[in-house]
Amino acid sequence: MSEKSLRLDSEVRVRFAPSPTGHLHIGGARTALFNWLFARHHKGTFVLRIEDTDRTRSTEDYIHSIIDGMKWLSLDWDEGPYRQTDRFDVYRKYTDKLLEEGKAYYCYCLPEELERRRKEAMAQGKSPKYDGRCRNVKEPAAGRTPAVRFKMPHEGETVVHDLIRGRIVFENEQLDDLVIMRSDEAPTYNFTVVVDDVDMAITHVIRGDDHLNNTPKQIHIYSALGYEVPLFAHLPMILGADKTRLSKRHGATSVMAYKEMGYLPEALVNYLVRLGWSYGDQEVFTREELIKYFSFENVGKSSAVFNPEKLIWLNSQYMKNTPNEKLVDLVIPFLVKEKVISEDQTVDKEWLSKAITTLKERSKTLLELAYSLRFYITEDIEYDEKARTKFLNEKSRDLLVEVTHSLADLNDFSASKIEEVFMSIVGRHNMKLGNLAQPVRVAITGRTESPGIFEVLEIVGKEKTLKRLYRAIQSIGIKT
RNA sequence: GGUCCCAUCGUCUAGAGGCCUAGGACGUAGCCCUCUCAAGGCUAAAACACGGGUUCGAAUCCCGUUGGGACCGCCA
Repeated sequence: MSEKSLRLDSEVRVRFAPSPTGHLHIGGARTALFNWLFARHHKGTFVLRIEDTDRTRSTEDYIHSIIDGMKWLSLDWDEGPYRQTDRFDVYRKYTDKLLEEGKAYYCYCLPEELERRRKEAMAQGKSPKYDGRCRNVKEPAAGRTPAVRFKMPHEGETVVHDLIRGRIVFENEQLDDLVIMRSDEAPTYNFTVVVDDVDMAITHVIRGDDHLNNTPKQIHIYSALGYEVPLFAHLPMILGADKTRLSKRHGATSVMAYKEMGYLPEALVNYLVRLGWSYGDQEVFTREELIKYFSFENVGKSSAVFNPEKLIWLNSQYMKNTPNEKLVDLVIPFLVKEKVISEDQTVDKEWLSKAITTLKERSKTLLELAYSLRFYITEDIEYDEKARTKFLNEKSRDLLVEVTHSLADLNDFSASKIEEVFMSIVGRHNMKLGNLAQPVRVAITGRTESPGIFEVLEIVGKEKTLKRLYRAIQSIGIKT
């Protein structure tokens, strides 16, 4: 379907409508993102609506958690958050209207009975849909509080026009009379979603394709209420590595878990948008590009497997391109968490920024960065055992002594001067730089991998460098 | 079981009937660079699920098969 046939004449209004029965997860975040992108692209309105009609499973904590997740990803909304539990009188009003017009009816069946019948039908290989037995019941069943069911047409067909999938036809015969209001007077999803989308003047319903089968039912509710249907766009699902619906079994699914693991929100957004959407061969996008380029024409139909490897690559790309000043502020909480610094410890941000320069392209996440930063900051470095035996030994002892003396004489402790010192030693002994650099590296960092040794020494500073070199020489012991 | 959706490298994808000897990215392997580790550069292996049509010509259109997924709640 071309963009022209979208309702561009009127203002675009979309919504993200999570149910607070869990944290904001990867799939929900992608749905929110596509809604947000569509709204921003068309300069429309993005509404946040909390679908908390399931009072037994919804919690206040999850509402906050979802909002935190949205904020972390910078998916700002223009209206809301609305809460369906604040709107029960609205649903009641619409339910009464349908009841009066004979478009809905009381159902006295008990949940247990329905459950039993469903199982029986399934066992016999029949469709487990409601049999409509209360449709023509006139007298209330004594001692039972009824639910309200919607009268679904049983003949003809319903056509869903989907922006992504095109025309989809459903036989009405397949539809059953769904409950729109529970016996405790709480309305149900398929009803509230229609009432709210109408009430909030939503023009485009953008949601996961797990809702595709609900759509014909909702279309009948729209028409029973006398409203025009919005446009639908059903997004392909995000699957786990085993190609089933993404869930806890597949590891981290909550958006905030990625924050904890040291991912940048821009990277997650970039990763998520490419799950189902593409723009030629481009992989990395700025927000502005995303808003500019986003269109349903480039949204695919098939489901996508969540691939953590690619996410981590994208994150490393964003790490490299994030300005140091920003990285400094972002990494500090991780330094605290990793106990590299204490909570009340102040750090020299300018110095930290220099250290980060050497590490940012070697760290795939903020957590990794914090971990790598340890040797710059800590007072007592720990030797990796294999590194120690290989490089801090009799063979390197004299070299370490020599370099220590030379460095002690150095007044300008800069990377370039340090390099001169190293080179002159290497030249004197006619050997490769590695023979000197590796023992020093282990002495200073405790490990065999680190940024370039000259810049490391400059950042560690003369005092600490000499201290660590003395300690390394001592650890080798006296020549026997 | 019924209904609906989907099908290009292991994964994300490009592909709008001839530009396809199927392109890019992640990952994997090798090489280069190099004080180590990265980063970066280069190279390689790796896919149109299958079968029928339509057409001069099909990854692309149609049908079927197979495979996968989702939904069928007084959940959303």
